Amino acid sequence: MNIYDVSKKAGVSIATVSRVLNGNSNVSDKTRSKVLSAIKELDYTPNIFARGLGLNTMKTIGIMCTDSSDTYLANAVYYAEQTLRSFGYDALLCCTGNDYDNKRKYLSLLLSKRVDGIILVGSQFVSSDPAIDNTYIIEAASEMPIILVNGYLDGENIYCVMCDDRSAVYSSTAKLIESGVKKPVYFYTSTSTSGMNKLQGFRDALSDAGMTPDKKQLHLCTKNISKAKDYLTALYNEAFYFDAVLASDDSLAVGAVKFAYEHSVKVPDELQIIGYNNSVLANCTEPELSSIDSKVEQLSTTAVSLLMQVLSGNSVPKLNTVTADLIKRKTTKF
Amino acid sequence: MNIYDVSKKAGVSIATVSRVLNGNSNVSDKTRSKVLSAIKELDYTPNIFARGLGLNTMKTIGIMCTDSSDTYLANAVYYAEQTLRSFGYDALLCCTGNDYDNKRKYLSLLLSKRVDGIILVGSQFVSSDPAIDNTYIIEAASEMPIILVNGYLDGENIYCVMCDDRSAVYSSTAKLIESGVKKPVYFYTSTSTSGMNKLQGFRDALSDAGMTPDKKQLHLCTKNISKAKDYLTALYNEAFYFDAVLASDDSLAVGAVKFAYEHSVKVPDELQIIGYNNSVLANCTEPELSSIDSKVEQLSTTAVSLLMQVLSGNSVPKLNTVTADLIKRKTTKF
DNA sequence: TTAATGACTGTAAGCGCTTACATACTGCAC
DNA sequence: GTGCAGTATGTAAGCGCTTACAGTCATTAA
Repeated sequence: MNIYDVSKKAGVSIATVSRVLNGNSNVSDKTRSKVLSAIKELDYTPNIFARGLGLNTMKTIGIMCTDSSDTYLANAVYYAEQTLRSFGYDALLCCTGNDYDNKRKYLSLLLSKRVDGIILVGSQFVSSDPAIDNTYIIEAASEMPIILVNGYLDGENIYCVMCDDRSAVYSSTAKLIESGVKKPVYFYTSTSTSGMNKLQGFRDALSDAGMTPDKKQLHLCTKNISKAKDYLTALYNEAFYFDAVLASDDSLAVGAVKFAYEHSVKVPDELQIIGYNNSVLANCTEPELSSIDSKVEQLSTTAVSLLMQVLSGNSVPKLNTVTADLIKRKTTKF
Repeated sequence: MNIYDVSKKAGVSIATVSRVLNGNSNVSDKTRSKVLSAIKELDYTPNIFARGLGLNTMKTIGIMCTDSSDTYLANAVYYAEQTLRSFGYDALLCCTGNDYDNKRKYLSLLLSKRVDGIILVGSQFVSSDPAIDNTYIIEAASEMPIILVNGYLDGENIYCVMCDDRSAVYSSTAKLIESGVKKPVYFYTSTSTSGMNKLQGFRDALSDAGMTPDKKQLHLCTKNISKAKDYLTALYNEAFYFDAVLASDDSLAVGAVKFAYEHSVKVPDELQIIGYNNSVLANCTEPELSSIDSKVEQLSTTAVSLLMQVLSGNSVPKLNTVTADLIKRKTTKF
């Protein structure tokens, strides 16, 4: 069953069938309807491979992330897929994990699949650590446009959509200080651009308030409820005073809430807590978690729109920013 | 840059290059290495479309789910993708939402993309409601194998991996009753096969204990923390007695925990709560939520393995079952 | 020596589509 | 009637690959 069969049935040439299939204008209404009814009768579907061969596109975008089961990334992937589909594109999902070599390998794999573009979701793809080489992304961008969602990298054919993490953390920290906080603890989970921006926001807020953070107030840690709880418990046991926790991911903030519960520390009176990403988790704890909304949906949809613009040859800004909001719930005084 | 360039560079025919590319045995080591080094020098990548045209496969599997941002489905999708990749297959993600027409539409869309098979993740694709027609799946299966993860449908070329939901809910309910529960409330979220199986488990446990559930003990409700909380609050306000909550999704169980907190109902002493899916949410509440582990990972990896078997022409059982476990935490007495 | 075998390599025919180009036809101004 | 523009359709050349089939060559058995 191919275009030839349809052409025979409709009594026209394959070129005409192809024209009808591709919405080309130069076909008379009579011919068009003959072809369409032949297509319907034969229940014909164009062979996508042959079409791809001719057009050299499959209308497919690769979505890469480290781990699509992570609450935040799952949302980002979801919104990206939905938006892509609304533009008539398919989404090829590729989860790399955090291993650097895997990221490289899978990126070139996607390249070889001739997707039309690639969306890298999550900050984990670009590291600000000078020991980590980001050139694999820059090289890949020479073959097709790459959009970084929540990551920043300068390069030809690379476009970024970022959340203004620094200022979100800055203002949240400033509000904490304003409400009387003296010793906030900050949990960060990655050394990506975005991760470093958040950390910088925290540092700046402290220094603008004339505070110098103790090393123990800054803790790098994996996204894991008990990791955060354990760290705070350790501080508590060694009588290290702290009166607020700010985390770059909600799961760590949940850990802080659990710590407070276990040690009967009153939230928010004795300990204020702010999470990041405003995920489902924020609604699960008691008291409910104040959290910075990093606008995943807006981030993802913007990324896809940008990509569509680039693919249709329009020029778009290389860096695009989305504003984060603090969603106040019950773990903050203000 | 194509296979012809490589063949010229290596001084062999394109057939030989193709043989090397496809790991065909009948190539001498000398020729093979000549070809390989030509490939490396030219940095050649085979054109996937042309290959697809010849082989009529893209080594791609469609993963369909209603909503990949849902915690449970996100995990299922993640494990499916990982397993597929380990078999050298790509994953085309397609989120349909709950709309029936969308499901139909997207399924036929995937069909036209000539994926090699389709994995339907989540129970929402098959309804046991006789008003809902499932034949679109059966028809699609005539074109390529379809695997249902956590759903059941009988049909040619359709394979199912299910969790023994009925017995998991049955035994959990029985344990609740054994521990003194008189009036458990059950929340269910869908009328899919899996959803009905769970409900049946609840009903059977009650009737085997000589109890007849009040209508109010069975509540159909969307996956939403406050929906569950509100319903329980309503029961509470009209003085409808209940001493346990069993939910077909953790989010609803979290709602129950929140209800208990707000009304100072002691958990588990006055109210025992069991969730389903053993998701991150179960670790967020205080007390932590006992939850039935529906073994997403096992479900997904089994589904993919089955599909791989089918694709390589082996015969596999049409219905495969995975055993669920109750993970005991702090919302149950036992 | 000859023929048969087996290992290796090349030739060329597709796969089903798109599209540049060629052709046919129509209507209209002159 | 002639010429021309414009519209509608057909022809055929790819796109880059796989693979059946046809060699070629060296080795071995008869």
